[in-house]
Order: sequence, then C-alpha cells, then structure tokens
Amino acid sequence: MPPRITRRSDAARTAILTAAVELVGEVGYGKSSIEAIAARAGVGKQTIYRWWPSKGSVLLDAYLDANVGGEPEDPQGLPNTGDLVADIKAVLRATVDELNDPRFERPLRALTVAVLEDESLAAEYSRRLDEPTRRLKKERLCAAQRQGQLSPEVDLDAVVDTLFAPVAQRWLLRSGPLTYEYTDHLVETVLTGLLWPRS
Amino acid sequence: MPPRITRRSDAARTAILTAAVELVGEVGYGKSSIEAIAARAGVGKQTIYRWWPSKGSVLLDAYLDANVGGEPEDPQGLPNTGDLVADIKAVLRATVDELNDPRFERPLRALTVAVLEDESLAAEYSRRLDEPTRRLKKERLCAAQRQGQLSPEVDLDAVVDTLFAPVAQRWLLRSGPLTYEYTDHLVETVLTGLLWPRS
Amino acid sequence: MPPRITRRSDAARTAILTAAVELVGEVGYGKSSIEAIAARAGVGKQTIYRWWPSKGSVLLDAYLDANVGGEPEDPQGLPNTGDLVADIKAVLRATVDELNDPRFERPLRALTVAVLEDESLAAEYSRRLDEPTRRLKKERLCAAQRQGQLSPEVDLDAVVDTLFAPVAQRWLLRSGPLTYEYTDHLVETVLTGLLWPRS
Amino acid sequence: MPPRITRRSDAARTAILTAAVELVGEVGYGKSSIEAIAARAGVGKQTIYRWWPSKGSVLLDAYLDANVGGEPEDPQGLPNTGDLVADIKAVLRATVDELNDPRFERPLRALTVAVLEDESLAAEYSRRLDEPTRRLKKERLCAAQRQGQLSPEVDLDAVVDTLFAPVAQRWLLRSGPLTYEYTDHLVETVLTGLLWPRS
DNA sequence: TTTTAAACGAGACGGTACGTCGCGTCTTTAT
DNA sequence: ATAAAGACGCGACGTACCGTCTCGTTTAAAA
Repeated sequence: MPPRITRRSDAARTAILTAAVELVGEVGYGKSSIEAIAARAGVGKQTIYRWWPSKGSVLLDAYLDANVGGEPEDPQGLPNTGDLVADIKAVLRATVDELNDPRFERPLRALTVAVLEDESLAAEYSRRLDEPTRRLKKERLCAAQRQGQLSPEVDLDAVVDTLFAPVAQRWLLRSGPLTYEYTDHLVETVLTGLLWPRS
Repeated sequence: MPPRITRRSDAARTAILTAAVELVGEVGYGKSSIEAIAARAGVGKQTIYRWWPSKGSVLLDAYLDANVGGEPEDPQGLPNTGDLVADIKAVLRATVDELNDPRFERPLRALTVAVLEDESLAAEYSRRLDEPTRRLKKERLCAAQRQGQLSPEVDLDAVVDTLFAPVAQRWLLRSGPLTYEYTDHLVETVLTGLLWPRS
Repeated sequence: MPPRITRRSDAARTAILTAAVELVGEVGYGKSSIEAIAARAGVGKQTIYRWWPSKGSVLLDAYLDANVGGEPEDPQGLPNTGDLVADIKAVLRATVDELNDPRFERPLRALTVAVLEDESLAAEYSRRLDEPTRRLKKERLCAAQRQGQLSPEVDLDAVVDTLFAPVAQRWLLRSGPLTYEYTDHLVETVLTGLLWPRS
Repeated sequence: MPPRITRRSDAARTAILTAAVELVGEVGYGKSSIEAIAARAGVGKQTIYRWWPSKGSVLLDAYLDANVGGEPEDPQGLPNTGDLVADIKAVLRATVDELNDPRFERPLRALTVAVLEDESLAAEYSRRLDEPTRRLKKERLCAAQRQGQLSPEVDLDAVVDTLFAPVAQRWLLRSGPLTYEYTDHLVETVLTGLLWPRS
C-alpha cells in the first residue's frame, strides 16, 4: 500500500457527514445548504467542495458510512431459515421499520431526491448501494431455487423488482401507509402466482 | 356553473404553464426558478405567486393540463382486447415510450422530485394524478377477474403495484434501461405465478 | 424634468452611504467590505451592487453627499479678504484641521486609496471633486491677479498645484506632521519667490 | 560580521520579489494575492509569510532591490551642471519618463497604495525610500544656495515639496497628463517667484 | 562525513468576503 | 383594478485568498 498522498482530515470528513445527515433529517433536503452543513460541522465550506462535488454526493457517502460501516463489503446476506416467504416478509418488515423511522427516513429520502436530480450521482448510487443490495437479494432467491422453492426458470431480477419496488414506490410518493399488512400481503400476492386458472 | 369570480388571465396561466414545462425540460427541476419561468412567460413574478404556492404546484398543474386536456376526468380506460397479458404489455410499452421521450420525461421527473420534497404536493398529486390512474388500472384488472383470467381473490391494488412500480422505480433511479424486453418480461413473470412446485 | 424611471429607495441609499463612511472610519478601507456595509446599513448586498460598481464608488458618492450637501454646485468660493497670503493660509489651515480630524481623515484616505487603484473612479473623482475645487481655487487666485497681488503672467494651475499638492502629499504618505507651521511656511515660501538674486 | 543564523534561501527571496513585481505590474495591487505570488514564484506560501508581514512589505523590498541594487546607499546624487533650473528640469523629466513607463509605474503605484493603507509600512517607506531621496534633493538645492543661485534663507524642505509633490500628486490621482511641458513649466513657476509686484 | 534542525514546496484547514442568483414581498407605472 | 416590471431584505451559491498548520524533502551548518 503506497503512502497516502493527500493529508485529508478524517475529523473533518466525519464531522461533515454527521452534520449533513443531521441537518437533512431536521429540515429536509431542499432546505439544507452546504453552507449550513459546513457551519454545523465547524468546517470551512471549501473543505466540503474540495472533496465532494455536490450535496447529494455528501449524502451518499454519509449513507454508505452509516450503513456499511467500513471497508468490508457488507458480508451478511439476507436471512435464510429455509422458508422463503417468511424470510422475505421479515426483510420487508425490517425495511418498513426503517422507512417509518424518521432518523433513517429523512436522510434516505434526501439522498433519493439527490439521485433523481443528478444523473452521475445516480450511477454512483447504483454501483455502490443498489447493486450490492440487489446481489444479496438475488442470492437469497437463488438459494430458494436450489432448494426447490422457486421455479428455476424465473428471472431473479424481475422477482427482486416485483417484491421491492412497490414498497419503495409507496414510500417515495407517500401513496399509502407502509405497514406490515401491506408488505406481507404483497409478498403473498407475488409469490403465490396470479393467473387463474393456473396453467 | 357559476361565473368565475377571479379575473384570472387565462393567457397568463397558459404562458406560465408552458414556460414552466419548457424550462424544466431544458435545465431540470433544481436549476429552474420561478424567476426564470416568469421571465420566459413574459409575466410578473407576482402573477405566479398569486395563483400557485410553489414551483412544484405549477408543474403539477402543467402536467394535468398537458395530459388530461381539461376538466373532464380522463374518460378512456385501459385497452381491453380480452387478452390481459397483451393489454398490460401494451400499456407498459406505451409508458416506456413516454418515459424515454425527453419531452415527457424531463417535466415528469421534475414533478416527481417536487412531489418527493413536498408532502402536501404529494397529497395533491395522489388525489389528482395517481388515484385516477390507479382506478383505471384496477378497472381493467377487475374486468379480467370477471372474465375469469385472474383469480377473484387477488388484491388488485397489490397487482397494480407489482406491475407498475418496478417500471417507475427503474425509471426514477435509472437503475437500468427501460425497454420493451424488460416490461414484457416483467408482465410475464408477475402474471404467471412464481412458486414451484405450484401450491 | 421627466418622471423618475427607477424606483430607487432613498432610505437605502442614505443608509448605505452612512454605513460606508462609518465603517471605513472605523476599520479603514482595506478591511471594510461591501458585505459589512450592507449589514450595517440593514440592506441586501444586491442593493449596493445594483447602484454602485465598487466600494470606492460608494465612498465617492458618500463624500460628495457629505461635503456638497445637495444639488446646488458648491456656491461659496474661497474667502477673499483682499489679502491673498492670509486667505490661502486660512484655507490650508482649514484643510489641516480636516485632515487631522479622524472623522474626515479616514473616509477621505479610503476614497483616495480607491481612486489610486481604479482608473475609472479616478476620472469620476477628478470630474466631480477635484475640478470643482480647483476652479474655486483658481477663481481666488484670479481675483488676486485682478487686484494686482499676483503676476498676471503666472499659470494659475501651476500655482494651485504648488500650494496644495505638498499638503496632500504629506498627508497621504504621512511623511511628516500636518501643522499650521508647515502650511504657513509653505505659503510664504511659494508666494514670495525663490530665486536669488531676484530675476 | 557574524555568520548568518538563518539559512534563508536567496533563490526563493529573489523569485518572490520578481514574481511580486511582475504580478502587480500585470493585474494591479488589489488583484494581486500572496497566494498568486507564491504560485508564480514556485514557492510555498509559508516562505513568504516567514519573511514578510504583508504584501506591501514584499513590494517595498522588491522596489528597493530593483532601484538601489544592493547594500550601498544610493551614492550618486542629483546632477549638478551649475544651472539649477536646468538640473531640476532634467530630474523631473526623468521622473516623468519613469512614471509613464508601465514597467515602473504599476509596481510603484502598487507600493504607494500599500503605503497609504498601512501606517507602519509608511514609516518604513519613509525611512528607506523617501528620506534618502529627499536628502539628495536637498543636497543639490544646498549646493545652489552655496553657489548663490538660491536664497540662503529659504527652507529647503519646502522647496523640495513644492517642486516634487505636484508631480507625484498629478501622477497618483491621474489628474492630468505627465509631460515635460508640465514639469518644465512647474519648475519655472516655482523658481521664479510669484508675488507681484516683487517686494 | 555524518547528523540534525531549519527552511523549503506543497497544500489542507477554518474562515471571510466576493459578486451572482433566486427567494418571496412590496411598490410603482401603465394600462 | 390588475398586471408587468422590478427594487427590496435576505440567504445561499461556488470561488478566491486569508493566515495557520502539518506534511515529507532538501540543504547547509555543526558535530
């Protein structure tokens, strides 16, 4: 490992990410400003601009720092008790809990808004957050296929979308309450098959 | 119908909505400003503030004007050829076409960003755009139930979510290309049932 | 007189000029900022930038407002008691008093610094401050010529420079104390002739 | 002479002074920055701050280096051909030439601005530049007194001010063109006596 | 010759101010 | 009476420099 060339201050980095998450949690994405983040972090604005191209980029780093912790790529996968339906329900219930907790919800919504507005941030988001998560989900589904719980022919990407996108969408657009009932019902509907009479 | 009480200038209204859509289509939501909309519309800023509470509200009106045309609630429902799978595929293909057309995509994305950031706008959006659309979709699915193509027990809301949310999500987050292949595949996966061995 | 086209706020204008003079008097030209002037005046920065191109320009207007009072071009000329030497001495003593009074000295020094650095401001300064003043001085000298106290052939511009520039210079560069002794002595030296034996 | 205590780099010193003069000559005093000087000199900012307290101080050193060359206090005095008027005219003509040459004018103006704004720099300027120069001028005038060309009673300081301040002032404030005509005329006016009828 | 302490280049840091843009309000002018 | 025009107080933008503070790296004096 070559010696670090830059003398970046980790204290400043941490203070900025923390301040960003807090601020965005308090006043929302649109009303947060880089100026306010810097002030709350006790940092010069330039220190933010030096290392991040945009407010959204700060939020992405903050989210990654908070949710992945460190270097090791998220090691633990989705639960596998042998019961696919129960496991997916549990995962979605956990998601519901998070999305109903303002401490998580506000920054995540802010990050999402940023991603919607900024194509290049969307790419980074995809690469660093969406894809790793999707991979874990597919791994769980793949295990279910191997265990004979899921048709081996089904497209796992489509299944993942089908299970998780409705929740994300309902949350994002606030088109309805996010409850265990909703997600449980969704899982049952999706995983039970829909056409009738069954071919 | 009672005579209009306000002397609201329809010319100004139209100019503002047009300018808003154009501007947002050119520079995106975040970089658009009420100031610029007013300038482009040849209108005083106050004329905008008089009638709309926010930029997002202007966009919502603009979208409704453009896509519904006028007062009468969108009368035509989804196509019904008797083949549910084909009809849904056609609807999603049309959606894909729209979302891939920058003239529609940019303002719609802008509107969505506005909705994400503004809870009260989200409510209005839900009422005036999301719910009417959802009603049409459910009507088509309900017809399929009556025709014996779909289990009578299935929750139509869940089916609608399952079919349309993945597309919306993929579009919003740009997590993948929006193609006919994707939507066709999605419809087949969702409507064919997933568990194996079946029940 | 045509009706005013702009709706400029006189309250803001006055507040800005006052704040500028005060601030410059307290911390000096270099350490004054437009930001601080605006803050002290209770005014938005843009209101300064809208009407003045630079800090120095504000100071010039402030100086003119303070020292000329209003529209009528400074009507009173230099004193004329019939005794040229005494009159010039009195004028220079008054100048000394002003330049030794921090309330006048600091803003005037600030203005001068601004003029030195900005060619176009120098032109305006010349036109609006220097030339009117010089005209008054020359009028007094011209009267002396008509009264036979001064050679009719002498170049009045040169005499004005000779009498006033040394004081200005000593003040500007702080190359010595500004006292009545100095100015009295200067007037005597200049107006008495220097060559010896005379012509 | 004790050995140098500090290991100051003469290469750096020279590079800094050169860069300062060049930069100030190109963009003016106000728009020059220590940062830019350091960059142009290929030097760390700290190396400037280590040895000079301010931008103006650098300029003063640069001016002294350029115009005095080295340690020995400017040995050559003003010309003395025996004709005072001609000699002073020649000196002023040389001054005019310098002040009309942008390569000298810009840095000198910058230095002057710095001196106006900084009282302690003014003191140093006085001691190291103004006074030595003034001494030379007075020596020439003193010689004229000894030669019977100038009244023995006249105050030489006043005469120096009277002859040189008008030129400096006209240059500084750009209140008129700097020409040989002006300076020649000035010398004649000053040195010929002004009162009439001559006492 | 080797050591060693300074001065060096580089540049990150917490800040201040820049000059611009846009906010939402308010006032004036001209239909 | 209503609309365009746009000035206003305000706040944030992203940039430029401030002066201070580490960082390794010369480099020249002392050992």
